[in-house]
Amino acid sequence: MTEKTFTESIEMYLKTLAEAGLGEPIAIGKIAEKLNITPVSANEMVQRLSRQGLVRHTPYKGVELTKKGRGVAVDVIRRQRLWECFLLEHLNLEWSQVYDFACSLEHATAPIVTEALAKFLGFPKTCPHGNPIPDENGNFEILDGIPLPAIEVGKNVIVQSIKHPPGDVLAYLQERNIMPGQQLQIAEVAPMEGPLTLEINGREVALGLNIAEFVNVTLCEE
Amino acid sequence: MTEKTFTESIEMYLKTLAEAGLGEPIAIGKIAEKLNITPVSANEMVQRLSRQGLVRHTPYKGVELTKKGRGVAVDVIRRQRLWECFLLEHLNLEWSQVYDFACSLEHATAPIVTEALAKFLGFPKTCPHGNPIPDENGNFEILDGIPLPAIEVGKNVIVQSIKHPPGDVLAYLQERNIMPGQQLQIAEVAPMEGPLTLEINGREVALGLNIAEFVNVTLCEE
DNA sequence: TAAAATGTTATGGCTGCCCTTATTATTCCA
DNA sequence: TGGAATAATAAGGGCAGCCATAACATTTTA
Ligand SMILES: [Mn+2]
Ligand SMILES: [Mn+2]
Ligand SMILES: [Mn+2]
Ligand SMILES: [Mn+2]
Repeated sequence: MTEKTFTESIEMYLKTLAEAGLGEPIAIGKIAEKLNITPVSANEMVQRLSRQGLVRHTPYKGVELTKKGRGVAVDVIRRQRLWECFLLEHLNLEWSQVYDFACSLEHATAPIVTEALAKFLGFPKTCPHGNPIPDENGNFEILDGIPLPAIEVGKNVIVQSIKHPPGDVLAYLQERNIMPGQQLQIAEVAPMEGPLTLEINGREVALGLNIAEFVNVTLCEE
Repeated sequence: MTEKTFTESIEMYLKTLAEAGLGEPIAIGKIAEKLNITPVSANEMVQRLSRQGLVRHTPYKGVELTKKGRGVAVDVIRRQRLWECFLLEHLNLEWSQVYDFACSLEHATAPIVTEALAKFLGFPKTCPHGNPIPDENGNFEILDGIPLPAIEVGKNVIVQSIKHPPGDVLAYLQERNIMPGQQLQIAEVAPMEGPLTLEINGREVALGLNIAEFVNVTLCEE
């Protein structure tokens, strides 16, 4: 139980893989894009990770986490989501900003600190974006939410979670109140992969399909 | 106001200089020792810092922070000491451990987070070891405590602060209750640079001179 | 099935930050 | 004042993690 520790770069690769892929292998190009590096560099790094037994790489097919790699990734995710809770609930920082701030802190947090933080927060089950927080053993429940574009027009739904989107999308969603717990209705779906029109608190809000993909919802009862 | 950001290594060099020297230049060897690197490497790095205008290096004399370098150092110290408060008071971690944990977090903390943390903590004036926390503008009061070895036998004193010592010294002091606020008396001073014998809560405690140098105290009234 | 897209490998380069060994310069102290 | 201690410089190296460019392999797609 030496509790080996990994570099920030390695942790980010593993977290990125875990966030992106729930089973199926991830293409090198996708990884490069998400981490904002060149595909050649991503390829190099994946080889290093492979040598360390953290990922499995099938050339031309993609990259998958090994059990060991997933363990590290889940641990990083736990740290990040706990910090997100702290930053939002106790430091009152912006919902749209806590992901990025926590993404720095996650690499500077020892196990003892992580567990003390979890206790302080009361062992929260989800982060402010509705994503599950793994427990100390790496276990977490998989959400039953459905991507917003899969919902029929007219249905009432409640936002369950927001997958981590690139760039300024979180700020965009926050401005429009598209956050976990928010109830809304799909008013209209434009043809030809067009935007959704939502009704939120009596206001109409247009949302592009690409962004809507990041929003998971559950159908309202009744 | 681009708020340039520095590497962890640079921040540690600057913080080390600020913690060690209150005016007089610091020898390269001292820096190397504190950062656990070779003097040759320290020399190299000091040259890089010099080129960046963060320190002034007079060959064979020593290294001093520039105004710019001191600004960065004070900012790092602020972040660290705020985190120390949080870790001790809210996460209930060990007094002897919070310095090291905070030393990781300090490099991963954006200005917005720092200020929100300061507010959350109620703008504490000192860290758990009694050292002052600079304010947002980098200002702080210099303590009036005296190193323990400078006190006469028989005097009652109160521990004001503990300078950051190397290695396991903090744990050693915690076990013996030598922490800020603790009242104690110098019972005896052994000759030949020998240890001090202290009376703490009715118990006698021996403390080596080297360690006692890290303990700053104030004389008791009355 | 051929062209386009994507992935892989090779080569060479870069920065940051650390190392060792050896030589030379300066300062301190007895 | 001369030797010991400390500091500086030079030369060569290593590792992590990125970059670009070019050649080649595979897969996708139209
Ligand atoms: Mn991160
Ligand atoms: Mn989140
Ligand atoms: Mn540090
Ligand atoms: Mn402290």
